[in-house]
Amino acid sequence: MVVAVVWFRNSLRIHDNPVLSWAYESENVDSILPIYIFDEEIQQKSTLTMGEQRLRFQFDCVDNLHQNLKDKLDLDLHVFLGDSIDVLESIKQQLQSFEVILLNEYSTNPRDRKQSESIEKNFFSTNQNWSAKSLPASQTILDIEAIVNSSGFKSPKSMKDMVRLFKTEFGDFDNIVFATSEPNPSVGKPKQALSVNSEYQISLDKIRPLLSKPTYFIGGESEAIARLENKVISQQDYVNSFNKPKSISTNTKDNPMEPTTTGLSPYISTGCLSIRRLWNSCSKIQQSGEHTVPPVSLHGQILFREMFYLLSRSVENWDQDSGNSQCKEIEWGELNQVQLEAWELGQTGFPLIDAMMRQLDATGWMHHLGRHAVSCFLTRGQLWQNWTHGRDIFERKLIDSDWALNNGNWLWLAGVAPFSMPYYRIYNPCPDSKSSLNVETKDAEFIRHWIPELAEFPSKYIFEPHLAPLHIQESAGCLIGKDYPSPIIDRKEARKRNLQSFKLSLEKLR
DNA sequence: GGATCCGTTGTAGCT
DNA sequence: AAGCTACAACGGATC
Repeated sequence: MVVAVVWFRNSLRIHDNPVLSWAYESENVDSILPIYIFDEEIQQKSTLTMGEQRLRFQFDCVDNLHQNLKDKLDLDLHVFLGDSIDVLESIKQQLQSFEVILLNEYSTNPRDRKQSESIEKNFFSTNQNWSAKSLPASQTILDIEAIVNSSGFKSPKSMKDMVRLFKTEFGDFDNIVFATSEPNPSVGKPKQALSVNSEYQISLDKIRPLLSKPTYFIGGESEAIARLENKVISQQDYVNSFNKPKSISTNTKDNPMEPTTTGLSPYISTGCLSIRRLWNSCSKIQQSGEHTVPPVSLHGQILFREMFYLLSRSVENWDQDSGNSQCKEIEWGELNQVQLEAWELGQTGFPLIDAMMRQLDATGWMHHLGRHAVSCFLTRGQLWQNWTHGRDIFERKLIDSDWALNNGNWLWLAGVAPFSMPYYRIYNPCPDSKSSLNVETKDAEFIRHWIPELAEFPSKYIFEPHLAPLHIQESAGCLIGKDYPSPIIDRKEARKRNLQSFKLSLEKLR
């Protein structure tokens, strides 16, 4: 008997999952064993590498996958807790008399790659009846490994490069539609039921109560498909006119937690939503009429994602400040634990920054432009801290954490990469009517929501409450320096100093 | 081969 | 109040 072990890692979905479809439709496969392996750390509610909301989101993705596999394909997702080699060894004990094909996923994340490597080295060499099968990437559109290893590969640096690459790979850019798979029960032979017993196996019901409750976004393929429908497929005008978001506000009238953007990123990073399906949904809408184009369109956003995946695989030390060809080693300041903590906890005395960081902590989400504002503030804008400190905090807290993208975006925003924005374009943490971050009434509401101390503050002073006359602070019931922090830095003075320091660092590097 | 252009996403000050 | 201008000025691609 041939057993296909489908190891779900970064594609927690049934739709457009080449590995699952292959197993389901293959004539050679008699039985399917879908597995998911949690690191033991999930029992701890939050850990060094995963914050509470991120852990919970991940759990809900697996929970939903378990449910959908049962309902739609009558398959039992086996969930384990422990080191992946130990878990696979224990599965091996149960499947000794079978021929086993392990379907593993490709990744650019060094942690995943190291794990896959050690599995190849220590597992397959000693288990003759086990084999591995690799299939096209499911995390990305491009076959990252193949492209990076192709002769004449050059790191893409701009949207132009990416559009060119897509044209070479897929032809006429305006009409790209990708083939996607769906497990089809009428193809292939019926699968035999199979179950294993392992000391590492754990029921999802045991883990659930250990974790925090989700505050807004619920993980899982079902939510992903519903969100795709609500925010993309049924929003044709929005898709066709998609452009750089101008307002930093995440508020919508009916639901203060709902982003003005699609909010699909956590579903893409966990693989609940296929990037190819999202691309196709956009293509279909755009065929109906006029539409924006890369870099600003939704397709453009996807191209940037692909670009960062290519870079993350081809650039040595992609996540490092030194030894990274895409990172200029700026002489950042010594780690300032007090300021870094104020930033992380939303206690900088800059309401916009603090609201964003408090939202991140509470929900695992932050608006795109908010990420720009807070990362600029931490690095070249005000606090002059190394971008890797902020990167770590984002990595841990964001429910859409993605190693390739998180590092790419920080390199971009810190102004250290060749593809990044010019270092002297510094976001104003206290935007006014002239700022690129448009100020709307909604933004004041957003700040009052996340910083209840400022709930009664007039809009006029909401971005810089310390400038409000004392009698206004008193009538708003919030004394700056007592009920809400005074600014931890003179933003204008710091901005000026940092511009000079950045320039000086660049000169030294030349 | 030097000049010019371009890169998804700026700010401050003056009129 | 919106619009213009100065600021600050990288580095690779292209002409």
